[in-house]
Amino acid sequence: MQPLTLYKAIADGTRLKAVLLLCQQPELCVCDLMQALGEPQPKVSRHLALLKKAGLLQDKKRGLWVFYRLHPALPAWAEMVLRQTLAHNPEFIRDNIASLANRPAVTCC
Amino acid sequence: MQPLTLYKAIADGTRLKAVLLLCQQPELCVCDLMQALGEPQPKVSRHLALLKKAGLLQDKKRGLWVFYRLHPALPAWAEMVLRQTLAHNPEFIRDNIASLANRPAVTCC
DNA sequence: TCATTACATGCGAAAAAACAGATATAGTAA
DNA sequence: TTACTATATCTGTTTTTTCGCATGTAATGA
Repeated sequence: MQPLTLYKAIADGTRLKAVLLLCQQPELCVCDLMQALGEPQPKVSRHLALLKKAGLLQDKKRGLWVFYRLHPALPAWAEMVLRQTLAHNPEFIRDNIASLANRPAVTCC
Repeated sequence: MQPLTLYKAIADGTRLKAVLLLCQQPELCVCDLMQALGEPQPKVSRHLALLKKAGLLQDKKRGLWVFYRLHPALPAWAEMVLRQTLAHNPEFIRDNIASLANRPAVTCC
């Protein structure tokens, strides 16, 4: 993971929020992220694909859903950068976490 | 300093290298950075202006030269992000540091 | 005063990124 | 099989970013 790759990947509001949400939640499916981010499905999907291509996220399909998580092989320095960012800027994704909390509890979507 | 402001600012090779060089050197003038980065003057100047506008750098004019440094009021979390990045990716600016070392020793340019 | 040096900025072109909306695919279930 | 749900991708367009080159400005020194 080149530093520039990381910073280009998170230099977008939708992507930075998605990644920071996944610093808090072990995994989220696309529809979770759609609800949290309040963005249409193709937009969320495209940004997630970019984050995956950049090596920040990993995806795993389970049934009909695709769950994303931070890539397990993410370099330690990169993960520290993300966690520092989240720890010192909790308000940046506060509303998004609130939207997530309101999701239907039982199944995914 | 909003997280997105920081990451947009350093999502460019020229700007990221300039900022990381200024994590090592207390200050550098524009012509130092031109030499280190191997980029033409208007390009360097424009990127520095952007970094200043984003709040990452401070400039101070001394005689004919303008010296840039990390902004003293840069939030601690942001500075930690930069130092983490530098500490774990020294090769990213290795050649640029070498170019800097070759500059004429006496005056600035 | 004029010339020179160091840097900034204006402007138009080119490249890259982001977008909306339509469509495709893959898994599930009837 | 057919229908439905979740997600991905295609296509064309708009917006943003980056760039080169020319020009402007400010400080210095002759």
